Amino acid sequence: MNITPQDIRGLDLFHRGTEALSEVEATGIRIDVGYLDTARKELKAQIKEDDKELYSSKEWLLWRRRFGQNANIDSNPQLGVIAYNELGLEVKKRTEKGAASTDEEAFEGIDNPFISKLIRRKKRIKALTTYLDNIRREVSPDGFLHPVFNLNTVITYRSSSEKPNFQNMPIRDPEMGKLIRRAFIPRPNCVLLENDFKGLEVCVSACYNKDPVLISYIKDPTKDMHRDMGGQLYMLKKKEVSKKTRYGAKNKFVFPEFYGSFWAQCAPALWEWIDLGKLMVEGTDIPLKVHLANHGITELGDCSIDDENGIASPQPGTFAHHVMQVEKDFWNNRFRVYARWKKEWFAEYLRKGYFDTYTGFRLEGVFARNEAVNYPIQGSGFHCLLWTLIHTIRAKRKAKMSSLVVGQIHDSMLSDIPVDELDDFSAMVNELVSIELPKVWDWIIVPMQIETEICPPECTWYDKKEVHYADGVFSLDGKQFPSSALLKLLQQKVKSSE
DNA sequence: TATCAGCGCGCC
DNA sequence: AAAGGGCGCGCTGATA
Repeated sequence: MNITPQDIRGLDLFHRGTEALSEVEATGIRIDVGYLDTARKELKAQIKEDDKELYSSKEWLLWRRRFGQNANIDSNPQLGVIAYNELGLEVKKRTEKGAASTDEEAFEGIDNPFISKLIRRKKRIKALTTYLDNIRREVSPDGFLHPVFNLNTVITYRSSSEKPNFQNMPIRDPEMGKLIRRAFIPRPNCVLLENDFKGLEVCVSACYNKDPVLISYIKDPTKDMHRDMGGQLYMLKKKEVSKKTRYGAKNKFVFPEFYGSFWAQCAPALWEWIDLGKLMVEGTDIPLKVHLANHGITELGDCSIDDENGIASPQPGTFAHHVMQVEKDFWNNRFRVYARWKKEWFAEYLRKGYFDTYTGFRLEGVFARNEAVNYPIQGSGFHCLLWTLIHTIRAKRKAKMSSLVVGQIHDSMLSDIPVDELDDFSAMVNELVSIELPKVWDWIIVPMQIETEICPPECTWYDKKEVHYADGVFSLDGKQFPSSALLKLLQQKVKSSE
């Protein structure tokens, strides 16, 4: 892989970035080692209980009969044989290589106590081995974790993290997120502060493709791309799009389409989401499936993607056919400038054999279409965060502040802040992102915004709460607060939710 | 015993 | 014509 910066801008960014990230590594993040050890002990006990149940089940008897001495509850290939050959479950998903998949999704909707217990055990093992045990092993004698941040490993010129990977700590599953993130705590008299770029990759993509519709979605706060797509996909008026409906449109259509997916993959996910998300027509008690039936749509339709037969042609009147039409409108009409950019960008890459990013990097090699159009966006997005991190460290040092940047996750930055520096630090980061960054990089043609999440005093990384910050003032639920009052309020919020 | 591909799963 | 981008890490099972 060629990871040489294309010009002095890239070289300079990574030079200063390496310095800054090594400072972050050396700083480290404080760990509640007492909690960590208790949690590990409890988790081990729970796994032991899981084992007891699983090993006394009739399915395990089958398993032993089939594999004898080699029987291994951790073996996915063996699980495949048991689930599909012995128990006769239907194969709903296959792996890349064509094997019957045994991932969680493959067993979705199957009401089998053995499989459910097995999945629960796998989650606990994951939490223990990948997270708690690794954190415990890497934590220094004085109670700090020092994850490594690399700038030399990723094809897009993003960063990676290891020992342990700080960039994949659980959060989406609240139970698992709590279990792991409770171990991350602030230094004495400090709070953890997380600053995330708002819609970073969408913003950067707009800078590359210059699509006027996408730009206006970003700039105009009254517009909402995901709500609009939710409306179109599920045949709803704006007001009828619920939060969950919007979520489905965003994560099962808009982002996948931006990354290069297409209707035959999106439609089944959107269709399943109706039931999984228990979607309703907002403001009514009408289930979305009923609403769609009123519009003549009662089934998903054919979405098969077959090596021999190619892509299905779903019948008019099916959901898949509808999603196909929405996709056509999405790329041929709504975001046609974005579509044209993708086409031209890839064609130019094919002519030259490489492409250059706005941030001073050349990517040279054999890339598929989706790779060639996604890499510059992913890389340049991260470079906005890296620039911010470098300058945050520089500015706080100059101001002789004690605040410390302790970690970074692609589009976000985690800091450990003395409570009396919260205002100054927030002002600094906001100014860097919204004013200085677009000044330094004139390719940034949309506003850049940073969002703020605070873990109140005496609380952990799990307890982070989103707050609003503008013009030097924090606000929560539309009401403004001085930072000291805000912290107290957030602290109460955490306590009452426990 | 070491290494690798494949799979699964956590994150952006 | 192609058809979801990028990581790190644990584990199995095959192979050297």
